[in-house]
Amino acid sequence: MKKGGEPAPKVRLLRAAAALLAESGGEPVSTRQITEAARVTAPTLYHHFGDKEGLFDAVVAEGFSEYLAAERSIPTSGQPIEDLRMHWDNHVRFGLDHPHLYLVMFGNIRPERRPSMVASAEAFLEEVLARAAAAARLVVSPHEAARSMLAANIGVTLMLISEPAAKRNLELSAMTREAVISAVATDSESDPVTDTEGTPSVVVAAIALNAALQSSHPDQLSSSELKLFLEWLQRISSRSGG
Amino acid sequence: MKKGGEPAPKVRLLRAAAALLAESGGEPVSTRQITEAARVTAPTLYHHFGDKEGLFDAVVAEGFSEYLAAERSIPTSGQPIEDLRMHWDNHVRFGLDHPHLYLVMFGNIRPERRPSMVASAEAFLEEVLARAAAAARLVVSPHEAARSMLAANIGVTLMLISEPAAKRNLELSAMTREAVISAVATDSESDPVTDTEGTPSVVVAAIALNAALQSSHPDQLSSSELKLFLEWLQRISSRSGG
DNA sequence: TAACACCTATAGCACCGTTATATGAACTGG
DNA sequence: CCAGTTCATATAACGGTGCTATAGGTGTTA
Repeated sequence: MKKGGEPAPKVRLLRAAAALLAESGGEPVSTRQITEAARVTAPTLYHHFGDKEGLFDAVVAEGFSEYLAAERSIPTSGQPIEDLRMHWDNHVRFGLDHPHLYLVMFGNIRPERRPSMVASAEAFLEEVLARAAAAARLVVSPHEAARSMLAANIGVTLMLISEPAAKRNLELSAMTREAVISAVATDSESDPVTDTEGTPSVVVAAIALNAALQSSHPDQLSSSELKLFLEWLQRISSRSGG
Repeated sequence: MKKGGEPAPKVRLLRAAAALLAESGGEPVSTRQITEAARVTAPTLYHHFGDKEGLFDAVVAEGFSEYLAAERSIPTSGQPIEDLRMHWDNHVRFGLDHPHLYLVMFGNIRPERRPSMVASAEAFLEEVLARAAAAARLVVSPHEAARSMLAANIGVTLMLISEPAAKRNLELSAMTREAVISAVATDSESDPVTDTEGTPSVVVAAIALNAALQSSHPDQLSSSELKLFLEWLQRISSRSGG
């Protein structure tokens, strides 16, 4: 496509927008600033991105792909709970590294504007949690667990971003992280059926079985049988809240 | 000041701004819309509020006073942990009742813009937690507990707001609430020193004593003695994170 | 050369937040 | 009752914003 030398105007626009968004401390960035920084005139922006919002959406999409790349680069340690901590900390780190981008990514709440991206972040976390579920370490469904963890993770990151970098106390993150994890998972590696704690062990077993079934290719059961079985399991595993 | 009949222009501006902000689904509201709705011309706005931001700050301030009034109207049940649940749920309810206002109140992260208000909300929650601490039900300091709870509370509320009202699942709130509470407090009403669980009972006792000392007027100790004593307690109670 | 997409630039529109200036209303001292 | 002062509102305009109708340049194909 493009040899070397100078990037194409489209790329320059993306970089200029990202840079100005990061620098200008939250205040709005004008299209004129962007086009000037990219050494381009206004119609070029609208030709490539249609909209100011379209340009910003492209910046956000790049941010998300960077975020997801960082998430995917975290290896599976074999200890599902430890993996959860890694991903939580990575989320916070990303937020503190790119505060303004993070704000546009996770602080933009308008329901119709953000679902696809945040949903994919949530889906990825759900995959990690599914591995924990397969290891019989979850006491709720991966779906619920992912939502709860992500909500708390975002809340903590926003709060950390909001305070001056000097007096940031990462203990807030670690503490809330352990709170959510301990509510969602069990630390014991013991046999789930003979769990010694007060957690309802049948629920742990059901969730683990559910996760195992969903991740494998069950040729043993007919599809209708499987469907009924999964429904039954899900009904059990969603009753852990009491 | 003002009899009855028609409110003063200043009040009309406030109400118009609040109404338009609530209606117009997150999109920016222009000063012209506001002044027209308030049946007032532009300079009146700038005379009373100096700025568009000043007007919005006033709206936000009203929102916060409404929020704090709702918080204060929650009676003390005598069961500190149950009180925590009440305040958490009240926070979520406020967010879902005034989603756009909530977004400006708690979603606006720019460090210099929001501290006073959010700080007062945090301070109020800290008071509630101090009562729990005085009842020897906290395993961390009220300050840390308030920050963690508020962060998770905001994160959950933002996530609930972001999804369509139809498919909102309040279980997310309840689950995360219990997670944070259980990490911050102990459910048992037993004597803290003879606590049966794995929680370090001396820490619970220290935090309770610390809270009791700070809330009373300690005429028994000299101020220098007290200062040293409090420092010592705080050093102990901050080591619960391990 | 001619024709065709593709990309970019000139110039301008309607709107925005904001303000210099002026007019009106309400109180105060004589 | 009037003059002076202060507060509150209005007229009209400025510069900046997102955006676009229109036109011009560029490279590839025939």
